[in-house]
Amino acid sequence: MKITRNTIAKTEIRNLINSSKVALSHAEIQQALNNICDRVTIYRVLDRLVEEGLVHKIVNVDGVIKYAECHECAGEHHHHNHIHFSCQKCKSVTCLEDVEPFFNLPKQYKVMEMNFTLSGLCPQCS
Amino acid sequence: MKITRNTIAKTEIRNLINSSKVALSHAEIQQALNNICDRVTIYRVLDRLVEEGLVHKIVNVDGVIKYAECHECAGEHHHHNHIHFSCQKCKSVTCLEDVEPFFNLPKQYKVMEMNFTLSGLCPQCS
DNA sequence: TTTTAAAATGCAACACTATTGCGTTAATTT
DNA sequence: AAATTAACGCAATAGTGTTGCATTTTAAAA
Repeated sequence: MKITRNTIAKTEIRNLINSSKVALSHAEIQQALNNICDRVTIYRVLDRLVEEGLVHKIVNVDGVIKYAECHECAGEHHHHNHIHFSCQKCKSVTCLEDVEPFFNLPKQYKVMEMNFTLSGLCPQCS
Repeated sequence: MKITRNTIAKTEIRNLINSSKVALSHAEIQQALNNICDRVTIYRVLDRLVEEGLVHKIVNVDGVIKYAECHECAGEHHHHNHIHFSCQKCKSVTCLEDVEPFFNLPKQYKVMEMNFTLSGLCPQCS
């Protein structure tokens, strides 16, 4: 893998994601960063963080990608089989790391990634 | 609910979706329709079909929305709790209507919709 | 410390998906 | 056939994400 460097933008973005309870979109990150860097840089930093396995992507129900910290997914078997919850009212997307779905897939399918999202009302909004 | 009309565009789009084995995106539908109507009309017809419960949306892993026929989901409990498979090679998105995941969600959450997508290699591509 | 290679950035432009407003057309109802 | 209004076409716009390229900055080597 390519050598990556620690830059201000990367540090700030990582801190932001790690300190957030909910997954963040590019737009939300950009707003929080207060113009410390260009919007393209944010996209590139996010790509890097995903590649390094520090952050994972979630495709929200509206098609917008959100980013959240990786917790117990370091190391070899880097998988994200937990469910995400997208609140229709407060628009928050939360990782439910303890909730892992079971299912029986025909074995001809080779699964590389999973994206499970439920939408509705979160505890705060219902 | 508002009264809806059957138009050429709607009929064609519905036929297209119903005869397709895989879920279709707006772009794919537009290409197949060969300019029988404006692209905005396609968006509006799709919205109507979803509202009428004839078609359901799937958010693909790249954020693009795909549309597929509703089969056993007519009537009151219109739910789509089956898994979708998105092939990284041939880019097809397939409804696996028989594959329904199980999970234990904390009961404070109120679920309205589900979006489960696996990505990897489909039987044809693996 | 200075030099150096290339990783990272900023800026501008672009691609793609999706939505909105508005005047016009066409599908149903009467 | 006339009236109502759903549906349409067209143009413009918004939002998300990507690419190319010249410049800056990081971190390692000299």
